[in-house]
Amino acid sequence: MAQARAATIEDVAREAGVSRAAVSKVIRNAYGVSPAMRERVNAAIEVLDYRPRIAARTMRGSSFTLGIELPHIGNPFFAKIIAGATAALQGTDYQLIIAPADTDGEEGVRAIGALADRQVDGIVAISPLVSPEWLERLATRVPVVMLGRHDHAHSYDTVTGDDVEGTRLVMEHLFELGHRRIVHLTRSEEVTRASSGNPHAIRLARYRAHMQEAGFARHIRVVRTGMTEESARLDTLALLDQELPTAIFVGNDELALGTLRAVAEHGLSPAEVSVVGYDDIDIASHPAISLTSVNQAGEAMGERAIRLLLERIQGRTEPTNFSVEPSLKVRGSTRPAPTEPTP
Amino acid sequence: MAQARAATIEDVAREAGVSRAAVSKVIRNAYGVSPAMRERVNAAIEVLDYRPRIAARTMRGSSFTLGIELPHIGNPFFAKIIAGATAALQGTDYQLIIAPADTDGEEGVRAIGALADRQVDGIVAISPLVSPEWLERLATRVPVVMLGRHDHAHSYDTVTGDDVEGTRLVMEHLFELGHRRIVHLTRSEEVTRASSGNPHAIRLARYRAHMQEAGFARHIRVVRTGMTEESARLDTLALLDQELPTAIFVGNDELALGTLRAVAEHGLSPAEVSVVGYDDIDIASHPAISLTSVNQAGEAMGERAIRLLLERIQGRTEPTNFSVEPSLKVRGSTRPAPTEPTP
DNA sequence: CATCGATCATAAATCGTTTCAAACAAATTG
DNA sequence: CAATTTGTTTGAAACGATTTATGATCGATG
Repeated sequence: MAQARAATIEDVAREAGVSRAAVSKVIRNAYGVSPAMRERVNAAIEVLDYRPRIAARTMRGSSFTLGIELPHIGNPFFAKIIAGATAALQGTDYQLIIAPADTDGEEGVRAIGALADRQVDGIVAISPLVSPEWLERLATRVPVVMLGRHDHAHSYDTVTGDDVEGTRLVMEHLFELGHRRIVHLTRSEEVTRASSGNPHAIRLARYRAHMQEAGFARHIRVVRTGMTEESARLDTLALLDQELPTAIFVGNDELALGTLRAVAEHGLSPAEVSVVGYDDIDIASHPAISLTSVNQAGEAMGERAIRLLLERIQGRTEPTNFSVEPSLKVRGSTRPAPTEPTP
Repeated sequence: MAQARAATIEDVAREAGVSRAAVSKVIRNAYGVSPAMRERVNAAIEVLDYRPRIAARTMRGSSFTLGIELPHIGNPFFAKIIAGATAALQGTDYQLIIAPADTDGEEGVRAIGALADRQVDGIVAISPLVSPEWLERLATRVPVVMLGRHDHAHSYDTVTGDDVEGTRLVMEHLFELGHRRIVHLTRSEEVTRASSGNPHAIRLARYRAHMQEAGFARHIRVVRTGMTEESARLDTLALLDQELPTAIFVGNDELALGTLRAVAEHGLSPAEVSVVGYDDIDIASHPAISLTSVNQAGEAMGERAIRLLLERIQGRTEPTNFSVEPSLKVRGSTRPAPTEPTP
């Protein structure tokens, strides 16, 4: 295995009988190369199977790499975002890399830091548990787009769904069906802290507000759970053991799947307990699942995030905040509230 | 926005009043630093908020980065693999990055190439459409682990499910239920080319063999589809318009979801058409889906892939092939074959 | 015919880290 | 006390690309 060292730009230059700089110019399509030279250099590149080391490029300029921090690979909604992002990068020189965090809290910061250490040319992060100050500092060094973060920052851009409107759609739908005892199943206190700018924080706050305004303040009931379907299943089971709401509004679809599972395991049907999710992941529309959910065009969000990043790289400095209009997909998991037994 | 340049190792050295080499040693926990020096350097690092540039490190040695090429982010089975991989990296100095391909064919090669250009210290790739020769060449430059690829190579490792056994479990189960007219829904010809070493190729070949051996050669019927649930749905609908098999063995669960959807849309139930998938993704066990499927421990595969990579980095050179035992999860989507109308 | 301009090629500097050999100091040995 | 050992610390040379400043070549112009 007498493993030959990979060709460098130097080798290409020698092979083509020109200088390093000339080769560099050809590679970068820079100004000032004769067709003859271009051809010779390209031939040499071909012969030697040369590929520029990104690390060396990064030392002087850009890494041609954009990074996305992803809190939880398992969530199909994030897959949509990635799909939109990769589509937006088609035909550009940039490569997308994903840094998985896969845990609450510190992990997100770690993953974003790892991307920054690798000097990516731009970072997309999905609503991590991070202070705005930390993000502002990061964003002075590298272009940053925050997904689903509802703060208006000075130095980074945001792409969000309109969670205020989305929650309104959900709550009005449930009210129209006659529901009053509506439980909200959401993430941990930490995630929904008002200052976090997290979508779950907005959804929770608006749930509370709508219940209040509708005169159902005494029915407000918030249940906490983790990040996975399984944790939602367990916490829903615990809830159903205690009391029987007529509807459960779940923070996102991934969790809602767990809730649906728990409801079924508890021997209940949608006619007894309605369930609403958020994100409208693909499986939600499956006839056997038929989960009512808020659609918020993940592909469009991913695509826009990348576009904003590319704009920043081009030089834009004014912050931009982009919001996606949500729409409610009404399906079989929400039914008219069962008539209350007179107390 | 008078943006101060980030601190370098030089700045740290100056601040601590020592040499660059000394700082480097402290960072890397290398041999030969006095406690006093260590303390002073660490203090300087703290003060300056210094973080080493990975690009500069990469120039000299390792990038402390492992890359996974992922053909399709939307597939939940791959999410399991990632989960296992990140778990295996906990506590190490390595960062995992994912390069999404999200298309058949050339994209996979491009994504793997992008990882190689970034000089990752190791690459995990999921059965891309690539010749063994290309892989062998790649693997002489960087440690490589192939997931789901059934060839025994000289210079890279493999982690696979035992698709021969898995397919046997499926076919015997269906035979026992009395099925004969079993259709196999799988990926494109290109993907299932015998030489590709792809799991789908094995499953297809073994399906054919089992049908033959059982004396149902005339019932062999292979239907091709794309990579997504939606394409499987459409191709299943087309199939059902033409004929009515008693069972459909689908190449993986993601596609099987599309098949289930098509079967339901066609007004059919599992009692009329049984469906079997492969991978046992989480949703398969959801009571409303209840898809019979082959479990092959994705987390274990991801974890093992990373471990093999780390071993290679440590210096191992003998190729290793690791195989995961599959097990069949029998659920509601497979029922006894309906009695044949006498012809 | 000399000069100017335009077009390219060349050489050298640069980026931030690791590594390797050499320098140094203090402690141990003969 | 000189010589050797041991353990720290330093200086300088890589690593592979881009960028800048300088130099060469050629054709056209006054």
